[in-house]
Amino acid sequence: MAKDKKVEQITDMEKDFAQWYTDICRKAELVEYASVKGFTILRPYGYAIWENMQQIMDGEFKKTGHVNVAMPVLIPESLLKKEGELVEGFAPEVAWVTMGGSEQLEERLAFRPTSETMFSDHWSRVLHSWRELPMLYNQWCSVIRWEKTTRPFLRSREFWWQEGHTIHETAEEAQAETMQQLECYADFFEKVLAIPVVRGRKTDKEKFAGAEATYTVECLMKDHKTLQGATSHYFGDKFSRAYDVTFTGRDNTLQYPFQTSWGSTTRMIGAVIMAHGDNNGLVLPPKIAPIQVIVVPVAAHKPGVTEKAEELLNRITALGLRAKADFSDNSLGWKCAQYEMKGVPVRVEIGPRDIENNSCVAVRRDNGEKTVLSLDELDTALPKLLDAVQQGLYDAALENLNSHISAASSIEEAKKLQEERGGFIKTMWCGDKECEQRMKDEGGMSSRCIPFHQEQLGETCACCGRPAKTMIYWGVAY
RNA sequence: CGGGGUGUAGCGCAGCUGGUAGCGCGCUUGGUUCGGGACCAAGAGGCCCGGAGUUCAAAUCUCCGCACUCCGACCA
Repeated sequence: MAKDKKVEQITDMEKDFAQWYTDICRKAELVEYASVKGFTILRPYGYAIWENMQQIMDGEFKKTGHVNVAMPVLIPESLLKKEGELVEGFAPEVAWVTMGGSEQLEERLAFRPTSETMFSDHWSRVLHSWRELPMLYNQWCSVIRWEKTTRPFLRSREFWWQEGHTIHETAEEAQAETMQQLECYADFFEKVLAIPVVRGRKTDKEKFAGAEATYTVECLMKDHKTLQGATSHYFGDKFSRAYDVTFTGRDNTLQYPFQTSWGSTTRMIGAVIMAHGDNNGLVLPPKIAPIQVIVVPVAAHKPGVTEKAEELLNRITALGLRAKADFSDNSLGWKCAQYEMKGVPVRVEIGPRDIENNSCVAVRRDNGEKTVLSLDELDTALPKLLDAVQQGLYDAALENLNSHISAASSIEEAKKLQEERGGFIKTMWCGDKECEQRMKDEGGMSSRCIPFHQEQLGETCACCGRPAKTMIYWGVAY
């Protein structure tokens, strides 16, 4: 009976969102806990999602001239400490290597929490002339940050990411790079992950340690908490000076290059889960789904069904779609539930009745809609259906975002709105760190960003009543 | 790092007024089924999280660890 199968089901998101999230991570076979606290194993299905993300992003980075490199995983303490602000920011969460074999090391070595220092050190040795600029580097790797509390994808002690690092001849060029990469991320979220974002700048309190300015794309989850999607930083020549990176300029003077860095992580998988998932499990945007179409034969024992299903699979694969067929002897219901759990965007069913009618049944994961497709029109209809799922997910997420941005004119009002509606709360702000801290302490929200799209909501700061400088978004963040 | 919860078969749990283990699902084999989580039969599978104690005897009682998880603080 279905009742007995409940152990296989996941917790309803309305009942316990956190548990629902964890259930999906495990039941959709994305992730498994490792034997060291806070470390996770990305299982084949989870890793395949990451690979699809990587492939698309990597292509975009390369279009704008970036090249991939690989830096060492260990950083000598002395090197890490050269830039004061960065060390301070990361010090509490650095993991150290102190032994080499059975020998105590002269100097302890840090597992990279981020690689600004390695890139800077490298550049200090290889850069000579303005003619070599800009250097547009990126690396795909994992980093380690000794987090206190951990959750799959959202916060783990090791996570996989890409970190772009560039140096430029002028400040303007570096600033343009920072913005270009932010826009690259925004595009990726909206067009590939189907998650609309708010673009903006971080406050000084929230910016990356050591950065002159941090820009961010912020997104909204289904529980109306916010999540920082990706960030892009402008460093000025701060690291160049700290690490003595210099070049001879066009005017034959020694100059410091201007630097940027930008990163995005496997946390994006968490964003996809929480932006699109439902009580039947994961819902994947077709563009990153490891399996875009699952072919399910119905009554496979009947003559011709398996053959027809195989033929169908071959046809779909030939269209360039990522497809699989399930010929196992599990029941139809089991298969439906299984691929819904795994978030496969479209399921195609084919059985004796369909064969008779020269058709198949296509079912959308995002809204459950079933359509009978003639096998004659399949080649055009199926890609169209996947596009519709991609768009449908984006539209729903956009609707969620737009209906959860509320304006407030005081901390009390902001807090009330946060409790009632969640999402982003926008207010005017004087720019003072103290007011930001008050919103945290009294309103329970941190600043998410100062959006590029500014609105004039009033004249005064919602926290202190003094003249406001900007509009700012607040939220409860992951 | 503070506060709560939980660790028993792959998963979900029962057993906890001491006597070294059981249920459901899953798994294996055979058969019957098959348009939304099928059924029958026969099997396999357990240093009861770890370490100390108490006891003739510990999954069970006492300490100490560790892990997972949730809520805060901090962070991608």
